[in-house]
Amino acid sequence: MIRAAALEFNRKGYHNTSLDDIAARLEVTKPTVYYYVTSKEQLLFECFVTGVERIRGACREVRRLELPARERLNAVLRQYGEAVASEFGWCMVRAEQDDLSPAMSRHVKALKSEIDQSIRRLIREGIQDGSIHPCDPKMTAFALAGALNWIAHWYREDQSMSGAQIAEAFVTIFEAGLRPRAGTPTEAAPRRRARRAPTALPR
Amino acid sequence: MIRAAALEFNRKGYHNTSLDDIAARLEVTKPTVYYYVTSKEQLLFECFVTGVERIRGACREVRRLELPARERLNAVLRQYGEAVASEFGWCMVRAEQDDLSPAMSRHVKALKSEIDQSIRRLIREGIQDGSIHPCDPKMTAFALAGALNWIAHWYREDQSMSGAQIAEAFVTIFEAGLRPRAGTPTEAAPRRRARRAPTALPR
DNA sequence: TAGGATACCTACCCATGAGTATGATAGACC
DNA sequence: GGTCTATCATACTCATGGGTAGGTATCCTA
Repeated sequence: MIRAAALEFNRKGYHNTSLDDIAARLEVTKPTVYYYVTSKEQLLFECFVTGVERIRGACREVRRLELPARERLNAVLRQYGEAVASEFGWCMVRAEQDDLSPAMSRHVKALKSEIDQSIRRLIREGIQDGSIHPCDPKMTAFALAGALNWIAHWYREDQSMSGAQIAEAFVTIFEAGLRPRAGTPTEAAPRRRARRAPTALPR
Repeated sequence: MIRAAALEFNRKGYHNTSLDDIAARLEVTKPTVYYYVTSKEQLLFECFVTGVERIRGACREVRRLELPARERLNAVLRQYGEAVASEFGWCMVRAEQDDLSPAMSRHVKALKSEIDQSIRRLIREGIQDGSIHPCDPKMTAFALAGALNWIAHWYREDQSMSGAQIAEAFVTIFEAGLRPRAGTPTEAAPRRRARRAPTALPR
C-alpha cells in the first residue's frame, strides 16, 4: 500500500498523483484505499517515515561501535545514501512541510532535525578524536546531507549503479576532497593553463 | 512579477500557491496576472530561467580565466551557491519536470544538463592539469551540485549567513574533504574510542 | 477631442480530485 | 442457514483553483 504510493509519487510527484492513480496501481478503487488510510497526506507521511526509519536505525547502530567517529559517520552516510536511493527516497526528501498538516509537519521536522543533529554530533566527535579535519559541523552536515538527498532527484532504478555503490562513491569524495594530496599520482602535469591570472576572479 | 511569483512559490510551494496568492502579493487581481503571463507554468519556467542564467553566466565567464581548473570550478560553485540561495533558488531546484508541459520540461532539462556538463568538464580539466585529485567526474559533479542545490531547501533570507558566505564555506569543505591532513593541528588526540572494532561495520 | 493602446477589474466557467454515502460479496463462525 | 465482519465497488458531493469573457479607467497620440 504505502509502497505503491511511494512508487507513484516517485513517478509523478505528490500533487500530480491522484488517489485514483494509486488505487489503479493496486488494481482496486479509491474507496478501498480509504479503507486502509485516512487521507492522502497520511500516505505521504507513512512513506516518509518508512524511509527515514532506516537512517535513524543506522544512527542508533553506530553508537555501539568502537570506531573513530569518521568511520561511524561513514557508516551512517552509506545507509543514508541507500535509503535515499530506495523507493522511499523521493518521499523522504521531497515531503515538504507545505504539503502536510501542521501536526504532521512538526513530526517530520522533528525527525529530520534528529538526523541532522546526529550527523553534526558525529562530526564534532570526529574533530575531537582527530579522525575528522576541523570544520564547521553545521555547514558540513548540510553539505553531506544535501549531496545525499539530491540522489533522490536523479537516481532511478534502471541506473547502472546501485544505491550502495553511489553511497560508497560519495563517501570517498567526502573523505578525500578535491585538492590533490602529496604522494598520490595525479598525472603530474605542469598545470597547463595555470601560468598566471590576467583577470580577477569574479566575486 | 516573476519575482513575486518566486517569493510566493518559496513560501508555499508551487502547487500550494494559487494565482490569486501571487496576484494578492502584487495587490492586483488574477486577470491582471494573466495580462502579463499566459499560464502558471510559464511563471515557474521564467523563475527557473532567471535563476539558472546566473549559473550559466558563471560557466561562460570562467572559460576566459587563465587559472587552474580547480579555481575556475570554485568560482562557478560560488556563483552557483549564491544563485541557489537567492529568491529564485527554490524554483531552480524544485521545478520538477512533472509540473511542466513536455516542451518546457525539455527546455529545463537541457539547461540543467548543460550546467552539469560544464561542471564535469571543469573537473576533468582539473584532473588533467593536476589541480584536482583524480575522481569520478560524474559522481563528483552530482555530489557538488546536490550539496549546493540543497541550500534552497533550508536557507531562508533571515539566516545569519549570506549566500556568498555559505557558498564559500561549502567550497572549503569540498576542497579539503573530511580526512585530517598531515601538518594541520587537529587536537592530536589519541583517538579515544578507537581501540579496536569489536563489531563489524553494518554493510 | 476622438481613437486606440495599456492596464486593470468583476463575474463567471469548468475540470480535477479529495473524500463519502451506501450497498454488494464472500468467507468465518455459530 | 443466518449474521457478522472484512473487503471492495458504484456513484455521488463539493471545494479549489486555473483560466476566460467582457467591460472600464487612464493616458498617449493625432
